[in-house]
Amino acid sequence: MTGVSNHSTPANDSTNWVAHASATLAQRRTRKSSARTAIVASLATQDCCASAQEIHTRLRNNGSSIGIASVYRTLELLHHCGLVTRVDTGDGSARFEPANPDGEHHHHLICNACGNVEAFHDDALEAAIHAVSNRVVFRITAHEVALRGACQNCR
Amino acid sequence: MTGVSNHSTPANDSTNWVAHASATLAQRRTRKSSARTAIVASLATQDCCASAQEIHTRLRNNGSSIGIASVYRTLELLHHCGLVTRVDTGDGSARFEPANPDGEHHHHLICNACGNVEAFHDDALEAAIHAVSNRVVFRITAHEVALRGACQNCR
DNA sequence: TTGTTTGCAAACCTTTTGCACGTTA
DNA sequence: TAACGTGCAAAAGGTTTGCAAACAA
Repeated sequence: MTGVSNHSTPANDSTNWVAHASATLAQRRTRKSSARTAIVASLATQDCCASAQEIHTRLRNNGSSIGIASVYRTLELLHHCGLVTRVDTGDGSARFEPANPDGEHHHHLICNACGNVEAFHDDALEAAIHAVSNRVVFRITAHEVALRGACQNCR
Repeated sequence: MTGVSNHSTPANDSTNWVAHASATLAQRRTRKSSARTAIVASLATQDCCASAQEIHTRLRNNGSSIGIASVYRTLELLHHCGLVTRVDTGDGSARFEPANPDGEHHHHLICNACGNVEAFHDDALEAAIHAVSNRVVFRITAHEVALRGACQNCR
């Protein structure tokens, strides 16, 4: 993770997230299926966001015969359950990453030259967003910040 | 404009922006064409961001015979010249709005229920983003903030 | 068994591209 | 006139949907 501060380790987060996702899906009336299990496991391995197509390719490369439609349907389900965050990087496709149960999250640095995406976190920024959220007429439930420019290789 | 603070009036901004856009395009080797003139004029009437399809429809409704391809090509040109900001609201299409020459800009409140988009501005948020931008390894040239939730009608 | 979930293929929608024609300088 | 810009139509992605077969409870 690039940026101002780090939080807990990815490995620990991933393990917790898989368990949290399983529990949340179990609470719903959803059935246990190999496709969903595989997608949840695959999401947990990500450092940052990935597109549906990338997740699909990753699973097929690992021997799965999952269809792209199931990837989209499962991502929609996970997003609806608050288990996944949807990120728009402006490359014409949506990207997805696991959402931490405790609300801990990061934002994104996007390279306009090569499309590289990295994560960052900043407490002051979160505080400013929180303050704005309390002041506007909308009832805010989520937020996204994207910083665009040139990455270390492209600058 | 919804939110914490207002800045200069839309009418004044629009007029300035059309002049600024014309001047900027003239500096490039671009030719004056009716399609580009119409698109610039149409963009200037927007309160907030609009999709290419919406801009196209608006122009056709006003009697123009412009093609959708010209709308996309012109928006790309304007974006490349820094005259237009591209906004991703997550509805599957990019949205566009005039970019002020002085860097003055706003961010967006997006209603998850009805898709309504409104603008807001907050100085503390800008300051926080500026501070982060100076600290990360990327060289940041632009930023976007999206606050999601329920609008006044849907909350 | 019964309703859910799946993979495939087709459909859909946004955006891009090829091309012949019109327009600008 | 020579290059640039346009509208149209076709192509190219990404995403969604219809459906019969596979699967979980």
